[in-house]
Amino acid sequence: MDLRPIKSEGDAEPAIIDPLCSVFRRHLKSLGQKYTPERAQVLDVLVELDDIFQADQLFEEMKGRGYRVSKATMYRTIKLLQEAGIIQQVLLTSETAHYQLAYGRKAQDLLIRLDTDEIIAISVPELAAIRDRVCKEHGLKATGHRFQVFASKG
Amino acid sequence: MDLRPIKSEGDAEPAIIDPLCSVFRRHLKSLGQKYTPERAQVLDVLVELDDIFQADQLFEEMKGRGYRVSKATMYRTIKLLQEAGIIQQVLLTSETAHYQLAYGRKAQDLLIRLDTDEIIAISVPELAAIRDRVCKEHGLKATGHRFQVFASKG
DNA sequence: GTCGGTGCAAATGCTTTGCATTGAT
DNA sequence: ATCAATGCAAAGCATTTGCACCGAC
Repeated sequence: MDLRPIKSEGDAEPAIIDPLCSVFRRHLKSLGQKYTPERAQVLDVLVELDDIFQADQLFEEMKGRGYRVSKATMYRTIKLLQEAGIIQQVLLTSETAHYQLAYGRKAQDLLIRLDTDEIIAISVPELAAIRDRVCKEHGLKATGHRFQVFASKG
Repeated sequence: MDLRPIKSEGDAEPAIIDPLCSVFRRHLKSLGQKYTPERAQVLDVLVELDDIFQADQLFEEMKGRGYRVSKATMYRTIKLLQEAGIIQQVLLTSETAHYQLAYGRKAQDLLIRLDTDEIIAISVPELAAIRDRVCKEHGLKATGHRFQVFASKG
């Protein structure tokens, strides 16, 4: 599946880069690391990309602007930005594929313990209604959903 | 993140293998393919694995039982089982990582069009309450959630 | 004897890492 | 000088594929 074209639900893009930049600098400083031109360029391009992107899109966009940042540096910067809480992974939780029996399709909803990495299958019946409502609002028909709750020991 | 240990919310495991086996055979027949011993072994081990598993777990478990199925065949079988609707991928939608700005954390909820691969960021405020309730029931504290609706043109 | 099925090993594609070089303080 | 950052190329890792051999009908 190629997920390139993204639309966001009605938010223009303000000049969020300044606060993000501060957060990033602070994170880097806390690690004894520097805010380099390469890292600035990654962040710069990133905030202008439509809200979900893949590493390669980012790389191409940077190339298009004439920025000369290597993939290695880009990936290293992405990791730093995740640590800083500036970006987050979507759709994926880990690198490797996970499967489950589709039988009955009951275990679509998951409670994921971040402290123990335990996954608990849960059932949240009202999600079906929410899902259908959302689709209706967009003139679409739901074919399924996925709900993941991240939690840890209170 | 390693997601190995899985618990399911209170379903014992009945002898579901027979119906699944039939479904699989039917799918294979429709493709002009055969229900081979290797494929049977994959299905066999699979239904006994706790409900979410990784390819490698499956492979190790098969080895443990003395089944001699190659990884290539296992992966090919996994693909066939997905086509047949017997298993489905969880947590992943595609192979490559996708990122988004975490700024404001508003775009956690997504409407994914399967017909156009378009992703629309949505906002479903009541999910926070649902998520907190679920965590409470398990004595945990929520740190976040993810909701993905799959849909296509009605 | 024709097909598909299998195992092996090589290929793939995204991401990470080792290492020598470079740059800032 | 020191310490971290960079680019390149090589390594990793999960998954896929090419190919030669095998087996069922």
